[in-house]
Amino acid sequence: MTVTGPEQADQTKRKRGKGAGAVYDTLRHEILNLTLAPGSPIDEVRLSERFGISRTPIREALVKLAGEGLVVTLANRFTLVAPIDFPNLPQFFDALTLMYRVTTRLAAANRTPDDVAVIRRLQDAYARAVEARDVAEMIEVNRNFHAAIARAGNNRYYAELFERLLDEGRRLLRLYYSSFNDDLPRAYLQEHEDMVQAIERQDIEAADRIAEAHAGQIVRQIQAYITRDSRLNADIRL
Amino acid sequence: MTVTGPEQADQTKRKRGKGAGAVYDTLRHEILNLTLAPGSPIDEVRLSERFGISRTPIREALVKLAGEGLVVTLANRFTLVAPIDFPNLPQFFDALTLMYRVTTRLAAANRTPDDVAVIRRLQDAYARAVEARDVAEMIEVNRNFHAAIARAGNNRYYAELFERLLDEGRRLLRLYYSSFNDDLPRAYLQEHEDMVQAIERQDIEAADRIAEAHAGQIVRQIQAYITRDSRLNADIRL
DNA sequence: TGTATTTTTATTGTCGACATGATTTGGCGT
DNA sequence: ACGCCAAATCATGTCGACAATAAAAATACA
Repeated sequence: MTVTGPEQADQTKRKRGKGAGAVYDTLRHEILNLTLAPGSPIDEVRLSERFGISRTPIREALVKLAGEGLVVTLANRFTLVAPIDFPNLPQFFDALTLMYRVTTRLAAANRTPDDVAVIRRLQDAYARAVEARDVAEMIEVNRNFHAAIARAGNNRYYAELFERLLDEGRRLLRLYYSSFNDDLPRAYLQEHEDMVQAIERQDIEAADRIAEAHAGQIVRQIQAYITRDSRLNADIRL
Repeated sequence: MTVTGPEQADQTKRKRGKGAGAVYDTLRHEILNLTLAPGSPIDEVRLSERFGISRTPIREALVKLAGEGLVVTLANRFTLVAPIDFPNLPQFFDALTLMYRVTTRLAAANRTPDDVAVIRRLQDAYARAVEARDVAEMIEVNRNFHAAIARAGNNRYYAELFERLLDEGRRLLRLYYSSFNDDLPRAYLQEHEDMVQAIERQDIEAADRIAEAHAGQIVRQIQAYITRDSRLNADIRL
């Protein structure tokens, strides 16, 4: 493995910013984009060589990631990228749906004009991504769109759990990336639009209904992908 | 500060078990019991001297605690025990109530006989603590009682958030520890009993109702303590 | 040849020391 | 006396090396 990222090139900037935090951000990003495959082992010395820093900040980043459930640490042995937990998907869908509803409700209740502006901007960005058929960008912006709604809801407990769920969902969507067609993203675009309008006019019940329907759409989509080729379950390490 | 705990005495056992994990457990316990005051600074070298180990495992423990929000780290400066965030209490109550309801509902739906046995045992322990007027034990067992219900519900996302909320609530209850009288714990005891029975007979709607009422009780109690001098609950929506 | 046991190996866990950066202290000029 | 700049301070951030541990490999034995 001599994959040379842009990390060790500019050591100067890395020193300035932060040794440990940079590793955390990079790894997090790579895990969520499946650049690092779920279940693949993570070697500390390899990472320290790759980033050109010692193991101490690497370990700090790994401990943080373990706290968020993005990596799993086997005591005294090794640590690996958190596998996708297919048996627990029903629980995941349940929690995701509830958080969709709660955060959207709260956003409708508590949003400020600034919140609406931020959400609108992300909605526009999503529209552009759909237009450009940029799937990676769609997944990323979609996540930020809902995270912004959660923040507008002004409850950090919900927001943090929701963001964690959205990140996990991002990995799932990436898995079924290739199956994407043009129709679904456009449907989501319309649902997002309805959602923004409900939030803007502070219609809590409508926001709730739309959020629940939206969550149902996504859950059904992922479920459909999974049941379609169930051989994926066999391939992926659990 | 020459507070000498039982930590550095038996270095042998500490080496065997786990350097870092022990520090984490100890600090976590001390934070939740207000042995470490909210907002008080944490000095790494002091801790390393106290536990008789180097700073590296201390830092690892602090990073973990920071991930759970139990300590706050100021970059390049110092880290302190997470202050109790009074302005955010309404959000806390909202999330706590929802998690009470959701976990109890799920427990009623999914509980196994083993789950019921575990819950019953904790309920009995709570009854004994009430009888003995052991407030510290009551707070601890109460937390474990609800955590057991959450685990019976079989959704780790809810369970983890709920346990975090229960821990934060434990600090709040500790704060108003002195105000405890005999009546409220006995009321809780009865509510717990109703809750266990609803879970046992898998009556989801009843479980939901009881959980909501129970949450309301606790929220109102804490609010009453707090608003004795400041009226924070003006805009709480229930 | 198969199995139990020892040795090796690879990786994590911990250590003590140094580097860095922000705050505080002390000196200087006005 | 007041405010500004420099130097000391002090906790954190990082480093390279060592120790502990669990899996794998090698060896001994039946």
